[in-house]
Amino acid sequence: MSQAVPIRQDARDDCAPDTKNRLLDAAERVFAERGYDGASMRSITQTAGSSVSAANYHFGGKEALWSAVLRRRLAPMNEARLAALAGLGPRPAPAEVFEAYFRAPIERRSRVGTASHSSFQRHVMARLYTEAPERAHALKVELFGEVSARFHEALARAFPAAGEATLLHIEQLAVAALVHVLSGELGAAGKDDGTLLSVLVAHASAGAAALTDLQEGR
Amino acid sequence: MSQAVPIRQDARDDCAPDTKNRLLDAAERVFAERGYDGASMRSITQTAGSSVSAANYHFGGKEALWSAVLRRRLAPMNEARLAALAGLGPRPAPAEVFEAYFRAPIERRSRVGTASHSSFQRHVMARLYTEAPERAHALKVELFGEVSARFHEALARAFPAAGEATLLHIEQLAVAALVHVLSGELGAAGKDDGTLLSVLVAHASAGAAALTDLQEGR
DNA sequence: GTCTATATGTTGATAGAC
DNA sequence: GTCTATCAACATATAGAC
Repeated sequence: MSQAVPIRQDARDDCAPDTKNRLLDAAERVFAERGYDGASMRSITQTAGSSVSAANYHFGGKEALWSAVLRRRLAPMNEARLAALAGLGPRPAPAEVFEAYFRAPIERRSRVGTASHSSFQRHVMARLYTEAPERAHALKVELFGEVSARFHEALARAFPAAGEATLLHIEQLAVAALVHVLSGELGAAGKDDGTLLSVLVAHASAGAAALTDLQEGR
Repeated sequence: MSQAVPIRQDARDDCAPDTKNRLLDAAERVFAERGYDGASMRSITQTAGSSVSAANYHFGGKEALWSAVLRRRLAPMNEARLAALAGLGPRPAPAEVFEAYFRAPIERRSRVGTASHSSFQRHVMARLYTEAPERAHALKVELFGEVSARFHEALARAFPAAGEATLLHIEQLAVAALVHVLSGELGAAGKDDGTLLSVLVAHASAGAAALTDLQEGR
């Protein structure tokens, strides 16, 4: 019989990633670097050391592979955010709300995945916000709808004087800051998570208070 | 002889745009909607009612067409910003600095171009920030380098207590907000320029002050 | 200047062997 | 499950007529 012992090729991993996960890891990297249209199935499967047909067998097509990549990271991340938002009191401080919203994404921004490094995951999420709407919209609702709703509610409790329009501005500017940070434009220079988080929280909290004042001053 | 009088096809325009400008307009729209990789020369030239070869004749290739699109809008916009920043006093208020930085992009976000509507220009600029670095970096330096430098200097005068790291955070978060706004996620809902501008200025000013405090509190 | 026609490569997806 | 081989459609770019 074949006596080839399955040699562990990398001593740091305690289990060799199967093809499906190698494909997910590779797709994550390539989609992050080049965007949806710029990433070809060939470049992805080549990076994974596999073939186009294997990817199509496991995922069914390019678009399905893309959404699988996003889902794998974003689903657990958003569960953590939901838990943090649910843990807030009835009248939370602004900084508490923003921290609940920002912490999980920031912490995961350079985390090592179960199988391989995935420091590029951040780019994928950041790019989600500039992909074509017809491709991204349904997925954004599915992945972020619940978090956005709870974030909105928590902000409304933290800023009881703020109207709907003001709350929307506050939320959108929080998203803007987060997306920009995750895309690496800010804090790529080896910033530790704690510093980055406190910068984001302080900036968003003060900005939100200013918008509430602005609204009242009219 | 051919008696076909060149009928003016659109009474609102007082001069018919030539092929080159029709191509720029079309490219602006298609690049904005689909990004660089998602936009094909065929779809662009078809939108312009022209042909691929005409585009290559005028611009030399896809990448050159793309940078021509960006340059056409961004060069005058950034000149306006430079003039506004140069007009600041030696010790400007934070809100003055941010307004000088934000006003021109906001005002141009839905302006009608010389030849045709170009409400999509905003998306092109927003997308510039997620295009592949090797494609976008040189152009970003060329188009935004000067503005960024003057913005940095003005911020340093407005926040004399802020260190370099803090100033960088302030700048990056201003860019983040602006890009997000221009991409249409915020303020797409018929916001007038004045409201949007004051929201951005108020948010950025308060956020910047908070970051300066945060730095000192350490 | 602008077109049609074409050259040459790449794409996403699938068929079928193993 | 995973591969190789192949498909039709698409990409960018160019040659050459007018």
